[in-house]
Amino acid sequence: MANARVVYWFRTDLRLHDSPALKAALDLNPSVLWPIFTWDPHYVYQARGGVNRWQYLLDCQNDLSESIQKLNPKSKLFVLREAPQTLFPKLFKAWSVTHLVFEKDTDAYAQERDRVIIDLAKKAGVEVITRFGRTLWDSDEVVAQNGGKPTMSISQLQSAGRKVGEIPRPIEAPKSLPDPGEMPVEFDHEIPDVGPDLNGPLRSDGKDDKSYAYNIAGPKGDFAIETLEELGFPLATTPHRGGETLALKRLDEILSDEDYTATFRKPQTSPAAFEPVSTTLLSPYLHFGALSPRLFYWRVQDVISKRKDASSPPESLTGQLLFRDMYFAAQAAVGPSFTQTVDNPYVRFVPWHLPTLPDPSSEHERTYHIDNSEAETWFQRYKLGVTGFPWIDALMRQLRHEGWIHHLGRHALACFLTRGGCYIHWERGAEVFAELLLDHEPACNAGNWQWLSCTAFFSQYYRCYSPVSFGRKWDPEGKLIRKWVPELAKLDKKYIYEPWKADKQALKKAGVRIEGDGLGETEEGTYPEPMFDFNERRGKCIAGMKKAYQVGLKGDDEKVKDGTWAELFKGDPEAEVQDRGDEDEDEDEDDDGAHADDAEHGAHRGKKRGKEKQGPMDKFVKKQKK
DNA sequence: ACCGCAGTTGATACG
DNA sequence: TCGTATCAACTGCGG
Repeated sequence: MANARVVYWFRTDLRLHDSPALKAALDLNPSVLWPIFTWDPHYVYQARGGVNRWQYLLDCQNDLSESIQKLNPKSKLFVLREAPQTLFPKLFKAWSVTHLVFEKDTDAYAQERDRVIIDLAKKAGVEVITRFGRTLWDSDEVVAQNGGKPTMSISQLQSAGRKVGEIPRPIEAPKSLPDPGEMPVEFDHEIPDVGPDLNGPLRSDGKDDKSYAYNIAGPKGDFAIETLEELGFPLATTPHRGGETLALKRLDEILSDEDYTATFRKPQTSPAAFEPVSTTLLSPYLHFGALSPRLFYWRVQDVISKRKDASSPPESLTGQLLFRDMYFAAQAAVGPSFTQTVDNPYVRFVPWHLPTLPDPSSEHERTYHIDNSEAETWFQRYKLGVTGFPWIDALMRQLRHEGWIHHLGRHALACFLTRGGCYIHWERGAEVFAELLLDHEPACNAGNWQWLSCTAFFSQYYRCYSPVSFGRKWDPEGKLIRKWVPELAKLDKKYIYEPWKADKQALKKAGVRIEGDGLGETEEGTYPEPMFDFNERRGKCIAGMKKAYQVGLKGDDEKVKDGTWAELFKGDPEAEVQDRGDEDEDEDEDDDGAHADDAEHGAHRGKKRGKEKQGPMDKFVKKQKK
């Protein structure tokens, strides 16, 4: 088809190596090919994403653009600053497009968007070609081979995968690219109705978002890649940088250490290691498509097949890719409800604190019900890394600053927030990770939170990570804590995981005082008190989980939605703290709560609610709710 | 229907 | 410092 005029739409496949969709585009032998990226208001405004991830995306875009230019100096990654839903109909016409090619996406929003785009293309007489390249196997095919059911275990994924067929071998990067055609954009620039700007708080100048202040081709009319400044964001803090070139270099480095590659066992890599980290750090590249999972898989496979002592899935390197596929295929089968409890038949209902509001108004950000002010305070302390448990705080601060922590560190944080400490809904934790992780993948994130909260995939809730001994096992000196919680840098290793036990002398020597809750203004040279007695909390959590397992509700149960689940949890202390239903409740509207002696607030305050401490958190809640 | 067993990665006490 | 038994007992799978 020598006269094909092809738009190649890059989305989550920011690479040239092993791209089945790009190959399909080039197989058309087009006379003209435009490599483009569109601005999507959903991602700019409505999907909360930290500055670190924005920078990583820009890195990937810039690297891809340079690689394209090397193949054809006339070409590059052309960024069009308009929503694809309004842009494409105009583009199809103005550029006389014959084909639109892109890699299939699996996430809920992306699927909905792509259905619209495919429909628009059809109306414009443009042929749409899609290929799957985001996972080892096409998730829809895996689901079909798994009897239409979500893959809930690695063995299910493996057996379904075997039926789908051999994982495709990687495809070479193109050696040349056609010229882009003319790119007239003399049509109206539609500014979308963006709705709530969830990323507003991240922007340097808040209200003054300049994202759409330029024309479709950017401030210089050259389709340049946006900058953090243009998006209104401050500088990123992460040291991790994106782009296919770096991804392939990093992969080469890993593979050059044959022993590491062949004997990799995930549970035995340290969550406390930094400089160098103990795992590959390739997940953010996978997320942005700068690295193809199949390329990764086969490069590893080719190294380890020579060795008899190689580790095997699920612990091995390739096993990590299988977990990713498992979550993608599970999401493909369950659908949009996969990332939540409500309507999800595969996730267990547990009466966690801070549950998602049953019917959030569409005009507002999805928010949650504050059933318990103590839990809300715990959650705020957790998010800021001031829980008073140094291991937890170090991990959270590393996550916030670098956008990446080791998988076992994520376990520790997830267990602590949910079934092993705070008894707060896993969806709250998933939202924190969704914002902060460079490698945030909705399916993997939700799946891992379900796993760690023992609501799906995993069920041994009595195995509980201790915020003290688990960290100490990996890092007895407390190096990770010393790096990320500098207040405690000089504390003796005897107390580094539990500074509240340190005697006056040790604290004085370390130059730190243990006081306060870490919120609001904190004094120099202080570190907060632990927000609860962990062993006491662990006991309550396990008892609560036991009850929830006995009750056995799943997310799609009517009782979950209509609130009658509460009757089934009578006698469960953790659930009764929720205090739902009767009387005045509505804590989130409670903006002028009077002061109460906080010390008396145990876990069982029963009905004596409504008079909560007015702290900095109340402000936060109001702001969040708008 | 029943039983036994495995399940990516625990904590603790003890020798 | 290490290996090992015990803890208290879940689900899903396969025979």
